[in-house]
Amino acid sequence: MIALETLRELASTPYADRAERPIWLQIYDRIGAAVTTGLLPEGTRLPGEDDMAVLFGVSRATLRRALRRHQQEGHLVARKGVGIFVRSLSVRYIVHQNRAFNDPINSESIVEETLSIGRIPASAEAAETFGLCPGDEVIELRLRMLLGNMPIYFTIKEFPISVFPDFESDYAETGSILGAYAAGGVENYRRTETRIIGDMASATEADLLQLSPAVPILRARSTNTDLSGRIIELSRGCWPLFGVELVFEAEQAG
Amino acid sequence: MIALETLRELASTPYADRAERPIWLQIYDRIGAAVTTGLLPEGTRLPGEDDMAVLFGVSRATLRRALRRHQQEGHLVARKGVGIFVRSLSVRYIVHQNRAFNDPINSESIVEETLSIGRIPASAEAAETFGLCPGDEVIELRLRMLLGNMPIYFTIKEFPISVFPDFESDYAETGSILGAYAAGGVENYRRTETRIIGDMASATEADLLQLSPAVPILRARSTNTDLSGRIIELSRGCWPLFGVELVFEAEQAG
DNA sequence: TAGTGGTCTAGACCACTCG
DNA sequence: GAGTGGTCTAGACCACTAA
Repeated sequence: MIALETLRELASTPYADRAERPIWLQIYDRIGAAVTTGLLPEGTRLPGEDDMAVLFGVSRATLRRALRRHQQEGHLVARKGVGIFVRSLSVRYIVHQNRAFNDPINSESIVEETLSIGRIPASAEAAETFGLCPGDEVIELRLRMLLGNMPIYFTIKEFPISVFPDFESDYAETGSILGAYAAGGVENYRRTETRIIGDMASATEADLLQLSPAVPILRARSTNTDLSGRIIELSRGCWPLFGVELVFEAEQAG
Repeated sequence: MIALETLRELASTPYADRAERPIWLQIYDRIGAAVTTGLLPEGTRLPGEDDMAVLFGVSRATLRRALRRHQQEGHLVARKGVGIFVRSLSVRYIVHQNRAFNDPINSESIVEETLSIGRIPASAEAAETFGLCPGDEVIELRLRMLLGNMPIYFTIKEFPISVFPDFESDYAETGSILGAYAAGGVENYRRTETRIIGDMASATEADLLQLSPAVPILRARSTNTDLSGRIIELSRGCWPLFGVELVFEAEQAG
């Protein structure tokens, strides 16, 4: 059953001139329109590639080309041996640099998910950032954000134990990083630096963000300091490239 | 002649187990290593795809898959009817939000290129930003930045005529936007908002950035205001996704 | 006109997932 | 074991570019 009838409908109209727009792009267009209009809702499983190729009257390679593009843009996600699913996310998730994450701008509810928390040897980057020696431990916190059902952000945060000796229990009790900040004596903080780069998703990142392997993502590395200038957090996170809009606003005077 | 001998060298060693890493990725690896080490210098033209497929002992489709990935990452650029060229750019270009573009951090020289300047009806976005009516004109300035010989940034800037009635001549005389700012009575300004999104390059953008068509890019939209809060510039620019690192630093107190 | 990259086909075998 | 997506082949025709 799945989305077979919908796809049959999509494939029923004849193609425009190939010289105008390649067939695979026309297939890409039709599927994309169906996803953004909701004709193919989030989570829908598509028919097998062989079936779809027949439906659209093209070879499997041509069909795969259209699907591949949608996978790179995060609209479809392929799982080997299972199928291809609609990932959607027609609206971009907006991240404001100077506001909390659960911003009302994103109408749908944001769910923050704690994946893991513990003490591990600091990453090379964290050791340098915090001025630690190799082998020194830090608090590592892994978080994932979900917009509706769709994961749109994954981050690994590291905190110096010297600043937050009881981070785990503080975090568990207050249920938030800001709560752990306060319990550690940090009443206020500043995001001092943010670095943005493009990259390919690693296997685990793609898995956690529910993306096909090796699709482009946006990567951010940021540091927070307390008011005295001491660095209290190193955060490295990633979003689907086409699923987020990052907004940096100048700080308000005063 | 071209890079045929180099490629023959690359293709001479046998492949690892296909189950470990697909052939096309192994080819991708070898070409990538040759590009980043300088074995295939910037601007080098590769042999034809048919020849390379024979060299690497694979079908053309498999070879194209390896090439395609490098094109998406901006290491290679294909020009239809001409050939495939090394674009390189192994070092990322670093853009600091609160500093001038020609930052000493980028060791190689940055060249700023004025592509066009003139008055045109404001874009819909500029009209809204400046509070203009449809059809009202603005100053439009198109710029491109080159790192060495490689284009790494393209931007379209719009300025309100009400603020800069003599922008063109001021810009021509001073040779810089800041000069035109000063001539227009704007001695100081603030970058108030920056929005970052991922996108696919349009045909003209790909052309100007010397990228293959429809590769992922990073897009920024930013506004500047004078000290009174009046918006004096709307800038929309783009970089190759894998060729830039954007750094946002908190403003210094005072 | 010759060579290039872009598109497309009709097969094949594989590793993986799940019932 | 049946079905899935991932890889790979050996062809073909096209539009484009440059000499």
